[in-house]
Amino acid sequence: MGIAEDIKQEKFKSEFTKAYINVIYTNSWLNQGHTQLFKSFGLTTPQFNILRILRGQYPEPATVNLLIDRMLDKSSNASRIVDKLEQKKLVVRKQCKGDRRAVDVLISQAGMDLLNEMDEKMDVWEQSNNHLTEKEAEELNFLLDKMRG
Amino acid sequence: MGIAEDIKQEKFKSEFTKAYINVIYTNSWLNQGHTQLFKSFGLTTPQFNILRILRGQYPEPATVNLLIDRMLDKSSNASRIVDKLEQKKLVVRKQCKGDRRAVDVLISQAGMDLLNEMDEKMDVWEQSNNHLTEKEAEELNFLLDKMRG
DNA sequence: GCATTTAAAATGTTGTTACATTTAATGTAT
DNA sequence: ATACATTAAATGTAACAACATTTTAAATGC
Repeated sequence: MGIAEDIKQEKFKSEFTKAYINVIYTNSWLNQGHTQLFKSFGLTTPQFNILRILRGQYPEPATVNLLIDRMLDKSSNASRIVDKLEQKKLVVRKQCKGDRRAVDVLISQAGMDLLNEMDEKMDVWEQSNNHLTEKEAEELNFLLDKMRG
Repeated sequence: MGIAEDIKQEKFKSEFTKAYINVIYTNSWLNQGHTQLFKSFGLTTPQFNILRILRGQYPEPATVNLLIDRMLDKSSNASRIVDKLEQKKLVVRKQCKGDRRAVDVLISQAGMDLLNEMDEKMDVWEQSNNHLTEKEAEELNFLLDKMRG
């Protein structure tokens, strides 16, 4: 059981290397689940993440820069992701008052509704895919934080 | 310190949710480092991964199917990644004897040399980016394995 | 043996990502 | 005030990924 069996590799250079690989593999595992879920709501993972950031900001808007700053994967395409969300009427874009270079992005009611609907499914997915106790999850968070230094 | 500060989100729905996000964020952090490193050797991350699988198989060849099976991210583009590696003369493709549908892919000497050269840099990178003790790395591996069930 | 199904790899297509450049607005120095 | 640098966002382009389809070979059923 474990990563060694999953990727059919018995030996690793070190326990650290194994942990690196394990993070990548676990991310991939998570991502597959999430992608499927999001797809059934017509969203991609980056679109979902941006929408969630916007909900976190609500009722304040967010500039594109702020979105880039908070995105988990720091792709520089925030602007185009917002395009997609705007096309789907899940967000609204308007010029920022204080700085006319910047753009205020705000989640729409439709966006809110969609996210709330998705929350339930996410809960179900997470609960049926989680095998850690609360304490273990805490410990995992501690170790991942420490890994990044 | 930790993920909450990094992504400027104080509250999480649960410790599990936080762990999920932490895995994604840590993967992204790892990936950024690796991508930079691989790039300086003219490789992308998937190309590096496939090359490493081929080294693991050496002197046996691997079919494309076997590569897909062992890839960490299970993208279905193994065939085209092998194209790129072949163009760079890092691997050799030839028809599989036993099954003429299949293709044997074998790492070339140039591929071996490149990987060995990269190993050193990888070691340096990992050592200067690792903040876990051996025991902690083991514990992290245990928890990630458990997370996937 | 011949038709049908399954399998392995390659290819076509479409959308996305990464990276560089551009456009427009703001800040700064003289 | 004007020139120059900086910043925010958008856009152009090339590489890449995801997904479906095609091609060729092998296995299976009759």
